[in-house]
Amino acid sequence: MIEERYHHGDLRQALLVIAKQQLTSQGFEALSLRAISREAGVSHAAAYRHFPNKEALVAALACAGFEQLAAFVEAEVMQHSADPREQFFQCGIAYVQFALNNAPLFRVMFGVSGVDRLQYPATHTAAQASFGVLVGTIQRGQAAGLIGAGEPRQLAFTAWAAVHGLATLALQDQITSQQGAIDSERLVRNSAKLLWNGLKYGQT
Amino acid sequence: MIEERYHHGDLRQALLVIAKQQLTSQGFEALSLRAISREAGVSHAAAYRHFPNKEALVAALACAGFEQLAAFVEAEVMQHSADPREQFFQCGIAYVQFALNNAPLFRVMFGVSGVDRLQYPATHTAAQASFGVLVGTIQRGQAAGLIGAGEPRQLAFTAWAAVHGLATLALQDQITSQQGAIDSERLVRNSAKLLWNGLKYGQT
DNA sequence: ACCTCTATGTTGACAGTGGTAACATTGCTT
DNA sequence: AAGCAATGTTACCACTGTCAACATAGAGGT
Repeated sequence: MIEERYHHGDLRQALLVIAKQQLTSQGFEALSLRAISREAGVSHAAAYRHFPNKEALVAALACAGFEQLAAFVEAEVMQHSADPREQFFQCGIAYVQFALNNAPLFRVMFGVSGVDRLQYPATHTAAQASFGVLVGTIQRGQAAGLIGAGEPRQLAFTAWAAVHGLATLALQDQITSQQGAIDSERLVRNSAKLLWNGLKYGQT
Repeated sequence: MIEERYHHGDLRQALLVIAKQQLTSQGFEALSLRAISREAGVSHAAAYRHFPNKEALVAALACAGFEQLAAFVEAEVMQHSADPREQFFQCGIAYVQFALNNAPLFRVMFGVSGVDRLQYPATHTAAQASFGVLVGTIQRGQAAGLIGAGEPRQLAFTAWAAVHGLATLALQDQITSQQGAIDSERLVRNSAKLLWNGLKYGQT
């Protein structure tokens, strides 16, 4: 049993965990350093020993989000190691799924709050890393001769943008299809097929 | 010369104008009803006679943004009335340009603040209307036999998502290319070519 | 011309926020 | 054991969104 002690142990981590809970349950607007500290059983100024300001806390949240995203997408992609085309599709499907299942976190990751990512190197590199998963998929596609020539990073960027757009727009019109949930897989497959056709011919 | 009078005349509009100024100059985070009212030379509660709350003011801002976006894209597209393919490209180029030139407004338009657009019908229809510009372009492309078969709204959605993704990602990594400004036109053309290739073959 | 009603604006309050400074406690290091 | 840096606490500040009670202006009916 944990004693009530003056020093918390790992307050920074605890704050992040609670912040993520509050984020997913209450949304970004309701995120408050004071509420988080309260929940952590700590005074409202304690957080400032671990984060220079609220923005930094949010940036750390985003950082963790990117790591989670990369791990999730990579895992999904690896289930289809045989077929590069299917890998490519899964990349997008997993991405959108993640966005829909972690809407508030996703919004935080992508500049909701106008956080200048370049000011938070950890967050920035985590974002780059998650991008790397897609680049890898593209490269395997090229190696297999299924994707035409082209700078892989640039192709990946295009593909990323397409899927990212789907994710954010889907997130927005919450119920585009007037049914309860969006069929994200169908949504992505439609776009991905189109992109894949384009990719076959390279970027001329 | 305008007298100092008790009733402002058209306070609602004045507030929106000032809000937009503050938004573009100070960013979304700094947007405050009180500051806006102050600037309008009016008490801090006056705004509540015209907007039920801050969110509504922001929604109205977004609404105006969508109208501006639609007008801008349409104007750019119409300069290339001859060539449907070039129209399609211009659509995307104009879209990204708008996003980069009106970054804070663009962020407000797209769920920055988790505003539930469905709760603000005016905003929602304005958004739909701006989407309509792209649908029209696709339809003209199909009519000219340059774009394969497919439900135009669905194709448009795919294209929109691709471009929207480019815009938001570009907005985020502000200086992706380590140069001062992003060459948005080149960025979009790369993607658009790819999409266009895909579109030629329809969505099978 | 007056009177009333409604739209609009004002004042003053409240709870909650992010942030800072001054002080308290803890536990590692020497 | 002493001292020092890390970590928490308390008290405060300016600011925010929002509401209720009050004030004023202007439009319409009489």
